[in-house]
Amino acid sequence: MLLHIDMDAFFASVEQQVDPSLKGRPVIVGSRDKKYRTVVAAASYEAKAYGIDSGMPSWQAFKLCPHAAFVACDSARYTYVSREILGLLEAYSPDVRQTTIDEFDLGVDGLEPHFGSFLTLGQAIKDRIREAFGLACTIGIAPTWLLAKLACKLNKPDGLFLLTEANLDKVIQRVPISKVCGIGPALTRYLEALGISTCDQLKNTPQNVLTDNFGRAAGHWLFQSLRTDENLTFQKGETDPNEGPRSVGHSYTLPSAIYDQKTIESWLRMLCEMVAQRTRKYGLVGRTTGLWLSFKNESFFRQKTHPIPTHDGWEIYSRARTLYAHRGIYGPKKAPFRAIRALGVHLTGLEKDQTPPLLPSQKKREDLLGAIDRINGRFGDWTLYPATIQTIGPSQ
DNA sequence: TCTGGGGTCCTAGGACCC
DNA sequence: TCTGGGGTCCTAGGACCC
Repeated sequence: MLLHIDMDAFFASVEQQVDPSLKGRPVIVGSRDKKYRTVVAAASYEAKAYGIDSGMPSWQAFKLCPHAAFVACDSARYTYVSREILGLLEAYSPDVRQTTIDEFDLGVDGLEPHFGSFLTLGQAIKDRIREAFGLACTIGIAPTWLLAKLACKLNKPDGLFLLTEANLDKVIQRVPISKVCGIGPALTRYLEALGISTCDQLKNTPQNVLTDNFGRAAGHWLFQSLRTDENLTFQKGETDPNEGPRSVGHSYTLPSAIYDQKTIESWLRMLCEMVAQRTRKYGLVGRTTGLWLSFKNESFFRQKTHPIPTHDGWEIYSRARTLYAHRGIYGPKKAPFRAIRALGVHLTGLEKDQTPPLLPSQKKREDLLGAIDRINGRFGDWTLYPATIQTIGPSQ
């Protein structure tokens, strides 16, 4: 059995703990320290009552609730609290994992002798988290990860639910398929077109109907999704969290769409530097550089694999700029020479940085990067930064 | 004012090699 | 004369999640 913990309105609740004057008030946590051209990162339950939820454009949220308190997103703070919660959970089970900043999973098989029933254990954890942090969470307990997650979603906020083979069919009756993690808008539309709109209908659909319509992999996944007899412990395709990231990327939406090449190149340089620094922090290098541009109504993406992996911001910039320079020349979808609204850079094809630099010039470069990282590590990010980005400033 | 920013995985088709 | 079959790498694009 698996116990899935999902913190309720996590970012907003943490802010309410930090600043008690926010308690009981609608709170909107924004992605940056400005109200517009951003979306809501989290909303307190008081704000959700106005129809506000994460992902909604901030301007729309303010239209719905003008007197809401706006708080800038403080990731470091939430990461800190998240780690503390993880530490607390480790006292209950050796089999603990964190899937996102506000979600945790506990393997609870064999724990009954120590903590009583699963529900008793769940309640104890809820009480302990509230006691230690003043935060509410919802807990779903089920034989598989997907079902535990579903049990959680159906009982928010401040809920506790035990889903078993015995009550499964009753619980999923008339529950919309879109509640299942992994079934998004596109799959929902497709399934509904086949007459499958609820979880019980999905569970009763023969496997061949699903594989015929969605292919072998997705069809099989859909067939197993609401069953307890398959080992779908974790999310589909989930990787070992110890393996490190598969890609590192940064993007930025400009305050307004611009044509100015100098500004665009400065941002490109900045984003490459951010990607490079973070890649170095992970001790990785990457071979494939991707460039993403967004225009008013369309976007453009190109990536190119290079034989030599890198974590040098200047090198990534030079590769990204090649993609940028060719954006209007090749490819099935050429990027028009129009005002750019947003841009992004990412690095994939990541591997451990373990090849020692061969040439003296490479060695020198690596030493320089190491020195920059040490200085920024000691005196704060962006103490040292490339002069090219001075026009826009190291505001990120 | 007019949907951010960080990720993951999967698939199809082309290029290329044996 | 005119193209099998398998495998791998690469790129573009779609779908999804928090």
